[in-house]
Amino acid sequence: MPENTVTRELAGKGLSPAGIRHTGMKVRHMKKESTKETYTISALAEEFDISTRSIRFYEEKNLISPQRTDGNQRFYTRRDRARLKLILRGKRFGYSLEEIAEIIGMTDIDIDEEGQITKALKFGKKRLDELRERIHELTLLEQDLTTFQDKIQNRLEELNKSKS
Amino acid sequence: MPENTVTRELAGKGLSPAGIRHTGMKVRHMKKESTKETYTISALAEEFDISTRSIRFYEEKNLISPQRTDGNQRFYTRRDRARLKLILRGKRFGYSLEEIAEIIGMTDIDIDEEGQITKALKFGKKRLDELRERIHELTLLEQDLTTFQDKIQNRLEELNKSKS
DNA sequence: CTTATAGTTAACGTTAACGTGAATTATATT
DNA sequence: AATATAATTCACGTTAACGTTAACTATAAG
Repeated sequence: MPENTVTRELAGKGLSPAGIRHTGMKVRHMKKESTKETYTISALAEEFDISTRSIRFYEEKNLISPQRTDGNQRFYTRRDRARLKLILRGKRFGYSLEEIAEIIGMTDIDIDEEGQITKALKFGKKRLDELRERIHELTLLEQDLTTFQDKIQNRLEELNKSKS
Repeated sequence: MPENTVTRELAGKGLSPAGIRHTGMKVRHMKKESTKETYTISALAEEFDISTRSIRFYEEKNLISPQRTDGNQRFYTRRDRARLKLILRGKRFGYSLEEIAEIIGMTDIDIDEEGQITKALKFGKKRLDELRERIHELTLLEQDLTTFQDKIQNRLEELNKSKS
């Protein structure tokens, strides 16, 4: 098992042609509290503890679409960052990238076409139902684990009692 | 994408050497309301909508250990069935089979060794924390989705108003 | 007893989701 | 300007989690 080798592409530094770059290191010359902060790929990779390869892979799958600098390098906006967060959250819940793409796609619907809207509504309803069931299941699991914890905790105390 | 081809190994029928077999078809000669009901592999496969291959695969990975009949066929107890449920639940939450094995393994600890118990306690605590964070995240996601639903619902009503 | 169905092992195939270089270009630091 | 980092585009490799025959045995139904 290759243990997530620390990518040789690590933190970048400093400014960018397209705004303030967040690279994990101090910014040099922050002109203004602009809202146009952007992130390099390795900054995001480090923040979310994934590889840059993964981020590019998500792009291949059209889950995210960063812009490029003059020098053809990707940069990510706050919105891109939020989307990446969503992707990773979806993964943690066991969704495949394909499913995640479908979910994300729903947020990009044409809000002026009735057909699209009703479709999105139905889709969202289905997802919501699933979600609520998952929350329920998780809560059950939590209770199970908690009682299990209590049980072995008691067992431990008993063991210590019998020792003294 | 191969669409989960309906396995050619489907519902079995009737009795078994080792008790009442649940095969999806009616039982022939139920002697007693015994608690020793068992299930065939295909019965479980059908119930949980997975392939028999998957179940055998989980066995290869030591996630489940059914007994065998004289004729070398697997049969599953209620306890096995519960475990399978657990496995599938774990999968739905994005755990790998390896992680699930680790979690399941914790329920099989030697309850008389202090070291084992404290280890299990720590492990369980970590899992519980993760779980609670997940529940929290899911709840957030639910709220997001709900407001999104409301939004497009409103948009739809507006569209219909302007039509009349 | 015959004949469908089910179930078994073994082995190779497949797909998603990246990992891992290699060669090249862009930025940043001194 | 020189040098060290980062980033980019292929392209092939890897791993988990099964899918898919194939060849054979066990059970159930008529």
